[in-house]
Amino acid sequence: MKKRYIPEDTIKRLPVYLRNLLNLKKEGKKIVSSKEITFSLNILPVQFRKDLSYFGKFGKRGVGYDVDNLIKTLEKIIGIDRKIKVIVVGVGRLGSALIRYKGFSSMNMEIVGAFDNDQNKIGKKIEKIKIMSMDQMPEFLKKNKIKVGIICVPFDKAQKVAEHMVKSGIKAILNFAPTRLNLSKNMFVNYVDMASELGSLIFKLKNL
Amino acid sequence: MKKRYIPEDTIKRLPVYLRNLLNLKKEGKKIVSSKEITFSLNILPVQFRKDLSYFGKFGKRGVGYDVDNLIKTLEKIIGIDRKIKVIVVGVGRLGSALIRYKGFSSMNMEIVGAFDNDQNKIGKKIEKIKIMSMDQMPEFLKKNKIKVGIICVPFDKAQKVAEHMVKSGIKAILNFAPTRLNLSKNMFVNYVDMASELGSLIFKLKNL
DNA sequence: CCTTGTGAAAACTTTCACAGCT
DNA sequence: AGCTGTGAAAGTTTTCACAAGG
Repeated sequence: MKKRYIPEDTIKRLPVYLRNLLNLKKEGKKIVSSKEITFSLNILPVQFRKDLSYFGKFGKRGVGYDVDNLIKTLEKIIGIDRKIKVIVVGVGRLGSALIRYKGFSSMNMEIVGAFDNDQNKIGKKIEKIKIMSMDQMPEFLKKNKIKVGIICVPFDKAQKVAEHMVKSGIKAILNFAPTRLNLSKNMFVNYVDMASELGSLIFKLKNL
Repeated sequence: MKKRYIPEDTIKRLPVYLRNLLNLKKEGKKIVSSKEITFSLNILPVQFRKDLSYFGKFGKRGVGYDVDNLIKTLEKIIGIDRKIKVIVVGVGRLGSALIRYKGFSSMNMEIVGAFDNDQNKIGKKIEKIKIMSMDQMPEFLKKNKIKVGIICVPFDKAQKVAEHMVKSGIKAILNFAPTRLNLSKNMFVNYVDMASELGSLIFKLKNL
């Protein structure tokens, strides 16, 4: 595979395309055009075609894209052609909600373990997911070949927790704590910052 | 076409700066440089200064920024110099977690109402927040002058719920449901798409 | 020295326009 | 005719380089 520079925004759109294709498949669609794929997404058809062009040619000129093939292609591109196992650290309200969240499975992601430092929680289960202590993390990650983790601890615990995750073998983190993480450059971190998202909405409301 | 004076990414960074300044204030800092402000944020100092420059001059050359003043300035710019009231629609696990989330108040945001169509939930309370029926929404929004709402319903209900919110007076939506919303162009919508965030992390893990 | 603020350049992303295939 | 794929152009954002001031 030839390595080329892929825009960050392209990467973020790939899962959006995939989910829409899964919906179109459920509706019985066999062949779709770039126009149909992007219709409800506020994205131009050419944007989709350009995004795909970073990875190859997957359509038929004059026809469109085979839904099943394109789903498989996108799953492969994103790296979710096999089930990806993920852990959650911090089993508060938000962490529990994520463990029970149904939106991951259609994207071939699965939360398979949870960690917390609260002795009252360790050993208990949420929907078949065992809550483990922090020092059980390295072994669990190794045994299950897990590289991706979600942080759901309070903001003042997030940095320490993140460092522990890195030491335990995590390579990519989705951080729900409202703070930026300082980790080595080879780590991948995405942020879900709910207050900031609301803040930017409020700004637009007042100014645009 | 849609020439925007302020870049979208600048808008998204403003709340991040503000929160960091609130932390620096808590640590006792009175004066800070752009370098200190951006140190833990993976943002270059000049990016911060450029972002601020869209709104005016707030620093002192050779010195830096007065923390208290800059906090007030950013709160005013973002539009949260007064408490902003927000509603949640959909009181499942995620909606409940958001209602109890402590990260909004330091940013002057407050969830003051919750809506659901489940008769078993309507009338109950979560942390002093009354759960109301969907048809109580217009009156509640008008009485409390609310323009911002959060969607936490299943993906197949989100479009209808969003349309109801718009009809009831909502102007800006933070959507946690994994689907894009089709609303009129004068509506503001931000998306929190957890599976897509994980997906883009997995992509980077495999490819970068 | 130290900082901020900013026009200009560089880098990056989106959109256009059309070639090429069904 | 209809749709994909893509180089080039247009548009946008970040970074550079440095003037200006404490």
